[in-house]
Amino acid sequence: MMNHPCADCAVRSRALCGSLDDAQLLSLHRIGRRRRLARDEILLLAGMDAAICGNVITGVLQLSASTPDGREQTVGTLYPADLIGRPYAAETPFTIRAICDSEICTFPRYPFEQVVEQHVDMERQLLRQTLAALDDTRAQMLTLGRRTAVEKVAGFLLDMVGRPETGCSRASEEGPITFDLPLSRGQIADLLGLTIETVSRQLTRLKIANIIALPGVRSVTIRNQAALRQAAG
Amino acid sequence: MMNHPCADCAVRSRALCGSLDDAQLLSLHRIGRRRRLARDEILLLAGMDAAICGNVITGVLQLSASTPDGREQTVGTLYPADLIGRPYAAETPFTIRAICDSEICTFPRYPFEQVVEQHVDMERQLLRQTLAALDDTRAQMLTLGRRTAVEKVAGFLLDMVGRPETGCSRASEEGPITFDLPLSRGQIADLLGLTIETVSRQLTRLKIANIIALPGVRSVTIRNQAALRQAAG
DNA sequence: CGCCTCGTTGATCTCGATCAATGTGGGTGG
DNA sequence: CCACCCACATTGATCGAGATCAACGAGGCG
Repeated sequence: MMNHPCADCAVRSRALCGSLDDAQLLSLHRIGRRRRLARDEILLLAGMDAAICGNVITGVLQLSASTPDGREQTVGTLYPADLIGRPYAAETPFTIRAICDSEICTFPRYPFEQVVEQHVDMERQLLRQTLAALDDTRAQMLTLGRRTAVEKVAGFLLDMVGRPETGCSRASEEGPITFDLPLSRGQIADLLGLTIETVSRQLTRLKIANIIALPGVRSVTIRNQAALRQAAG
Repeated sequence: MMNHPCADCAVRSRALCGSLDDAQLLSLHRIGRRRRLARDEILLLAGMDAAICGNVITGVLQLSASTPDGREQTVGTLYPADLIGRPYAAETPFTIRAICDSEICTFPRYPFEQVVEQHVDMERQLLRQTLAALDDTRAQMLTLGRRTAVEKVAGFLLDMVGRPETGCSRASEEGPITFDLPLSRGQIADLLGLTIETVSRQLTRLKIANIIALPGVRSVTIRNQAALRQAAG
């Protein structure tokens, strides 16, 4: 028996295609393609024809919206196994950008929709993923609308701690946890609805309070997780 | 032939149950119940057992999240035909409150999920509704994170204009449009991530600029829609 | 080595929050 | 029918968090 082309896919069991058997998967595979995105590469620009759908295999992608005068807000983050694109819409409502080198699997939108509709399990999983994404997004609205800068930054760091997939998290279980942020200061600011300067100031404030340390420009050590949780509100 | 109990349902064609035939609808109807909610009545509190799902028939409901210390943010608005509740989750992630007298149709969650799963069309419609809700929610994140107070308030008014279902909109097509807001100043503030005072001040500012008029405390006249659009950015 | 991007830090400003007083309209009871 | 009340809205005065403007520092790459 030949090797299945998707056999080595890191997210096969978790992504939408996880519910397909080998033969079905093969036929889906035929219309798709695997591609790499370099860090900061834009896959689709908001308002463009929503030509493709797909899955994140490795890396992290961000969805962002912006005002005509250039203010930008990150409105979603896509991790491995998450759906890319917007089925059933003519236009991509948001810009999709890789925030680190990533691998994705893409399909032309219409055939992708057809496959989803032909496989109840896939459609069901997509529904559950979408409901979960909606909850996450709504929870983030509370942060954007009502939390202070410290709360936003502290909460963000706690999010990162709980997400080793994201960055090269070298979490040493007990005691201080050190990890690398996959985001620049500017990207953190866009995510939290702040400016770069405010993010930077809140980080140094947490550093001065001995709650965190900043051993490198992109790495963070959590020295006092309880205090960080308190700062997050 | 007897009258179907759902025959007079105002949202039958648009809601999830629209894809069922009369017999199927009857069996769904048997496990559900129609109820009224008074303005400000809470259907479910965030964190409660997500016991029910359903549909809005008339009126408007709001989803809200809040911090432990009482800051509140509206994270979603449910109009007639929208889904109420959170299928496939043990807990309601957000508080669901009627913002005006409303009629809803509710079902115990598990049997509701069963019906959805047994009817591909229903499941498909639910998926599309959920994807659309996710887009709307993400669009609102840009407002919360990056727009100024005037932009938020002006944008909110434009939203209301385009939504006659919502309030007793007595839109007189051309020229000035007058309508009643279904929300109090406090509810507008919770929606936009502002305070009551700021909402009030921005409204009077728009009034002074002759862009709107405020004939009654809950009614608004749009005198210059182009200028309002400009203020919304 | 020097550039160039990114991050930090400082000074100042401003928008929206907060605190406080006043206005208003709708409902209730005398 | 009117007077009062009470919740809601408006308006004013002040404060402060975060934005903005500006300068400086530090690491990475040609």
